[in-house]
Amino acid sequence: MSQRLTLQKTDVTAVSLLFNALSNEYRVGIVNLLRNGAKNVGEISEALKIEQTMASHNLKCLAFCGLVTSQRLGKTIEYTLNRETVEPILRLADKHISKYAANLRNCKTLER
Amino acid sequence: MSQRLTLQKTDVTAVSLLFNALSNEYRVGIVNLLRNGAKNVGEISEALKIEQTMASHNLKCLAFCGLVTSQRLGKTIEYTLNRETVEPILRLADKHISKYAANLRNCKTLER
DNA sequence: CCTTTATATGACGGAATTGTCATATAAGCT
DNA sequence: AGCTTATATGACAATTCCGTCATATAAAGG
Repeated sequence: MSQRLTLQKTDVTAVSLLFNALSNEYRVGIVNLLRNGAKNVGEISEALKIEQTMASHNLKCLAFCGLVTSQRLGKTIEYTLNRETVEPILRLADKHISKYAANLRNCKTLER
Repeated sequence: MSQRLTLQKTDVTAVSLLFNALSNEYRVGIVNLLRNGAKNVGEISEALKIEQTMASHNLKCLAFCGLVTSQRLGKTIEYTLNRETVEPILRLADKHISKYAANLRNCKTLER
């Protein structure tokens, strides 16, 4: 009867999948790069010094999660950051890190 | 000379590590549970129906990232959510998902 | 000080993810 | 149509992560 009605404030699975997209250095690098404006795949892979294939794979992941959108412009495909939600998330992450996890950078794989 | 001075707005490595902590369903589950108030390890593993060892491992990760803090109370150890930064991050994640990634739940491992 | 309860740690095999290579698609040009 | 440039896709080995087991530490109570 009074069985906690399921408002399901937070979808735990979806949240973990979303942050999974931001749990990779390349992908965060791409997102961070795109804060300066939209770029095509060639520009992204050049700027970050990663291979085109690598950029494509990770862009696909970011796009699937709605973190970036893409638009073909002739031969190239331009990727645009979803600033509305990504920008504030990155700001909060920066704030959290500087305030509560300043040494985070020192550990490669999260120790257990 | 005019070599883009390194304000280093965002520490890409640190951000990816932080979100890595939130890229796991157990860890997001723990964080979400602790929104209702501090709990000890036994209570956490019981509420989420996971083994104590599993809870401990993941709590260690969350604590290392500054997402939770711990305090011994006699025999038990109580974990508290770092609400200040985690709560707004979760809210943004919820918002992003409902607005831009409503179908995120349907895919288990992020397709490439 | 031995036992019990609560939690943490370390190790290891299986599972998932990543980086790379080979190949496919798609547009523009000649 | 054939060639070139830009990007995506699929597959596979190698790395990394996770779940579990065995064990360690730490507090409390007899």
